[in-house]
Amino acid sequence: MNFIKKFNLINLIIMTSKEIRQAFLDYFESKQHKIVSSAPMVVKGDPTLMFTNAGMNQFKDIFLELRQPDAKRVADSQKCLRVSGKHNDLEEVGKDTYHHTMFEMLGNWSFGDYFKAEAIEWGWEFLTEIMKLDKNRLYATVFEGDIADNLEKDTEAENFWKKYLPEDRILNGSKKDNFWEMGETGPCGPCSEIHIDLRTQEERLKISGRELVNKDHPLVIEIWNLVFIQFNRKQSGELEQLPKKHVDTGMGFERLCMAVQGKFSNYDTDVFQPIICKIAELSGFKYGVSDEVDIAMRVIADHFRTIAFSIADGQLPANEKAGYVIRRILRRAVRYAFTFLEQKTSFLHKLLPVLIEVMGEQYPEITLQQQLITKVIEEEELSFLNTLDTGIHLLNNAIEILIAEKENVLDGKLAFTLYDSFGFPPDLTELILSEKGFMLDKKGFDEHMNVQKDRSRNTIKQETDEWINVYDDDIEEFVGYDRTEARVRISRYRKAKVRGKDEYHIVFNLTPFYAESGGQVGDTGYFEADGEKIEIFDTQKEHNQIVHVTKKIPGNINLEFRAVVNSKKQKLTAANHSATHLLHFVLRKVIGEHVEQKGSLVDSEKLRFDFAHYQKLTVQQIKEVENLVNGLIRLNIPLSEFRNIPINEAKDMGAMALFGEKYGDTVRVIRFGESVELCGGIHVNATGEIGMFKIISESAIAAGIRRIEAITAFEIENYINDLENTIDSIKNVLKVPDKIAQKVEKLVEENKTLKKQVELMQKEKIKFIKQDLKANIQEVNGMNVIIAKLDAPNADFLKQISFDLKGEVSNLFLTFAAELNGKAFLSVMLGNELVEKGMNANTIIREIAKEIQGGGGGQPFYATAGGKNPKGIEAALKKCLEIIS
RNA sequence: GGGGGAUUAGCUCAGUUGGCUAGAGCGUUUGACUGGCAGUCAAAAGGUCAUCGGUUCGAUUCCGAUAUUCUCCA
Repeated sequence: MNFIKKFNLINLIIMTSKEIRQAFLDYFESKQHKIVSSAPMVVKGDPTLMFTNAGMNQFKDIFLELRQPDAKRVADSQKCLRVSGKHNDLEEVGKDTYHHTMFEMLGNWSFGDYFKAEAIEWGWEFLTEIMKLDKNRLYATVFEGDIADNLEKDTEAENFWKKYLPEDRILNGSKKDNFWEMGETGPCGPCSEIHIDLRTQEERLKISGRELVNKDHPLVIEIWNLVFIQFNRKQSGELEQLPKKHVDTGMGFERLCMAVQGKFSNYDTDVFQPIICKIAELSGFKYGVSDEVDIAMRVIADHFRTIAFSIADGQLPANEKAGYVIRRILRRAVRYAFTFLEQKTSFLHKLLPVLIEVMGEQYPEITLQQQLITKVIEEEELSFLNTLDTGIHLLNNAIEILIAEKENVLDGKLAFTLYDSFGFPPDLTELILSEKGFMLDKKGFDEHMNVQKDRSRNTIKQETDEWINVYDDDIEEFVGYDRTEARVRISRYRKAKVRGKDEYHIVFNLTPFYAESGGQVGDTGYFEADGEKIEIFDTQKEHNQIVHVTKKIPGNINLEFRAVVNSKKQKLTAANHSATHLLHFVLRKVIGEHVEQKGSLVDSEKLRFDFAHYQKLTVQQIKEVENLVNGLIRLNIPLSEFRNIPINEAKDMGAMALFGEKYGDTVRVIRFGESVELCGGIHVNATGEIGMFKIISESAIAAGIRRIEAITAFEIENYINDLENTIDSIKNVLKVPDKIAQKVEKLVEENKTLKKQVELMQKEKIKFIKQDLKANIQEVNGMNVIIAKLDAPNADFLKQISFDLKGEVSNLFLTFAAELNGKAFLSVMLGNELVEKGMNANTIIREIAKEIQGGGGGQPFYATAGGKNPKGIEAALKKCLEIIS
């Protein structure tokens, strides 16, 4: 009760968004909930999901009973992104006042603990007592039942609501609105939504809020969804009761702020207003004057949050997958700024300081990475503005053609090409067209779009069958830190079809196989029993399970198997992984503490390390990094491994925690001397095992991000052997024992002068030949005729002479013949005077080429032909003379 | 994962029934004009037309593969 009083006082003045968020967390903490931090918005390790799109994502494996919860009651504020898949709000953003790409979801959870009664009671209490929302404006919906699923109405929830709400404010909801399912299969159950009517008194008198619930009214909105997970839907479609029932709730933070602060739009709350004010200030436009400008500002404010947080979570704009989604959002924002706020140059990045003011406290990652976020956004803006330029250029060309052809509709295919190949937004195409009085064939555009979509959909088909349980075992243990082989049993398996090929996914009760994560690739190896040996060619993680990928399943799946990791390969991978830690550590020493890991890939052949840094590393810096890492290797520092230590303890040890990474309560720490990192990977026992470290390349992969690729151990031996071989073969060719560079330099120099000499000599030769030819000009019918067979090194040589003579001899008729590589070659050159009279080298060459069994052609004044009969050359030349005589 | 496009001088780009011995602008160098800055004019240098293979008398152009890169769909 004290708790409620405390907030009553605060609520006398309007609560800020920061206070509202904190009040939620404090309230549920007072109800024995454990407050956890937001998972990163960008999802790693779940192939079905690119972004966190609901508060429950990070607890998915608990609902699937693949992980034991470490607290039965949990609450948090989760960063969410809805831009793809089932929930795609991207196109809605800005047009209305309450859709967002990124938003915060406040949620409380019960894992087999409390159920409907408490969830409803606390939901009600929080909204009415703490947030002080008007009880008369609240509505609840309950699931009305469904005949197809043989489900009855959720009278349980209805009865609890009756304690707080009059019956006419409790509404029935359909399966679509009030039955929540995680996917086609899996945990599901009825839900109960709380809606609020935020309209003016006057409006409310005209029409009852009851009529507007779930009718997409901007001010009669759902603010909290209480999901009661009590069933599991099997692949057959059948529902079965879950032994443990869960509560999963989600409340849109921005909507709550709107309700509490008495605004009519999410964008009018203090979550967005500072950003919108800044946009207005920078662009010179005013918010609230025209619809177009308002929409643009809302789009920009919304999208900017998304982009900034994604980058902070480590997801940079890119041209595929999640990075591509981010790029598209950024471009959408730029496009609105470009068209409606007349921003022809980059400006989004200037909004970051304001965003940090609003959200930096709750989410420190954006503050800490300010410089990087700014730089990346600016670079992206500039590159898109460039794409727009190109697109406008191409579109203008197309419009000129339309004008020339007196058309007024632009072909949909062309607009689609503009979009598909050049990234030019179709709505911008339409806008530019309409400004100039043209129309777009929208239907044609959509048709092409659909063709592309179908094509993509058809190729994606990756089907997985349902898991088949073989052997019951709750916990799948990873024993690979200590062993590379183990006696295992199959707990479950399934068949999958990937690119038309069958493969099997197998889960063991325990396993020495490391699943791909943290940049380290999955182990390979085999498992065997009863004389049957099956190769494991990859190991992946799915919902915390370690999935072994094979081409077949054993004949008898109930045996105990010997599972063996390819340890040679694993050792090499481990060397690269440990070297990555040393590299990270040394980079921070050499170029500064701002070096932040942005990505990493470790396999048996190489290591790749991406990190935040703004300039190219100098040659000296690279050498220094290599020297220091190699120094640490030679010190042969033993590995200190700490499993299951609390995260705070790890931080005290100086572990470099990665921002945007989500960690459980306990972590594993890997330490080599001063290098301390949180890491789940496989490492060497002492740094000496790495052998040696060599940087192979250093490059930029995005604004502010650089990539180092390096090799260790055996790979360096290969590398050195290759180098040696190359040098040896060069020495052999040059016939020198050393000072190769000097010798090569000399050769290049010589080559250059020789080339010049040859050129000169050829010119001399040409001059000589020309003189000779000119002396033997025959006059035939007023033409200066030269017909000759020459020795020539190549066709260009004859071409050169032909063009020269054309400039020197008037009324020229010139035919050359030569034998090149055993084939016959002919050319005919005519002076301009003859061409003007109607002669054509083309027709002449075709006629005479018959003699050499060949064909040819060219322009009216110069034509060439080739044939396989050199013996016909004399006849061809003779024929040539006949033609003109 | 699947589709489309691009790669031509240091930079930005032109270059269609395959043939004009590859062009423009900017930049670079040189020269002239001017007292200097700057500029104007003139000239020159600079290209394995991404790489490899194929078709052809002939390929920057057509075809195939590779590399790099952009872009769209999923």
